[in-house]
Amino acid sequence: MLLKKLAPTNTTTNIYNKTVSNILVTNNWVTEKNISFFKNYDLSPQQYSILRVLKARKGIPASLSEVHQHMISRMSNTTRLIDKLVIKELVTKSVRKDNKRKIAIRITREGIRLLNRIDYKLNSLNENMTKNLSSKEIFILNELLAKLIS
Amino acid sequence: MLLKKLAPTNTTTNIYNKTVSNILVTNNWVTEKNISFFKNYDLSPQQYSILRVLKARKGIPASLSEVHQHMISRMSNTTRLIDKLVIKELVTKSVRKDNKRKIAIRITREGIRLLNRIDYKLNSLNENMTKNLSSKEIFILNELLAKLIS
DNA sequence: TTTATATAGTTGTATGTACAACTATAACCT
DNA sequence: AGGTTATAGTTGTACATACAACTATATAAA
Repeated sequence: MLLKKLAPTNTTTNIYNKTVSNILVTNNWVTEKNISFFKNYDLSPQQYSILRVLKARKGIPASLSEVHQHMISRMSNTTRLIDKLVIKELVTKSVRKDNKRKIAIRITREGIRLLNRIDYKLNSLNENMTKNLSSKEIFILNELLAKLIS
Repeated sequence: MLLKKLAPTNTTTNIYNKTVSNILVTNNWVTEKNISFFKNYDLSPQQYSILRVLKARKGIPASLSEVHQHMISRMSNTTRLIDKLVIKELVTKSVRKDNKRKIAIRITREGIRLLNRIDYKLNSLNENMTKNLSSKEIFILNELLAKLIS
């Protein structure tokens, strides 16, 4: 016991390292399921989240930086992700007349239609992923995660 | 209330979607901190975890599949990660005589020395990352994450 | 008004992931 | 032994991330 106190740098057992590791393992588990889910729709999770941001704007076009701000991974290269969505005709992109530095990004009707198809199934996937936890446990988990990164 | 029950597919508010999203956000937060930490040592988190696996073998060489099994992201391309560590002279790689299909991967003395330097600082980083949670909360978080993916 | 600075977005490079196809060797089988 | 199957690892491709350098436009300042 005393030894443990004197050796706080033992990485293999320390509770903080273990917690961080558990978060990474959990994420990996979630991410793998997500990727294979979105593959059914020829999308990546990141492309999906761009579509979600655009749909939420209900017709009002977004600039690149506005889309960027709402993405989970801030460093992701939104330019190239959007270009891929343009190729798939799920979004459109045009230079704004009032400020030529900015671009106007809009989701197309086909994009909306795809999202509607996806969201229904995604709810099932996410519900299934959390099925091992009770409502109360889910609530606590969310609280703890929020507190962790606050 | 009734409406909410009738509309379980509303993705924006549903607790399951929110939980999955929170896990992804948390992971992103942890991952970003990790990456910038390991950058100080010219390593990626994945390269670090390979070194950790090799050190744990205490001199006994590992095959590629043995290293692979212990990594968080199973699909990562361990061959190429190891080749990068070989270039940095942190590990060695040789064909095994008893079975030419297998390779013997060993951590070098320099690799061990680097790990020792890193681990001390990594403990601080991980302790700092979890500083917003009490010991009890950390315990519960670990329990819930384990249950989630079980 | 021209110069400097800030803002918006794009592009390049190194790294890692996801997945499948591939080569080489070993083990099995008849 | 010779052919088949299984195992171990490598390589190719498409995609995404992390980060920095770059171009273009707008705003501010001298």
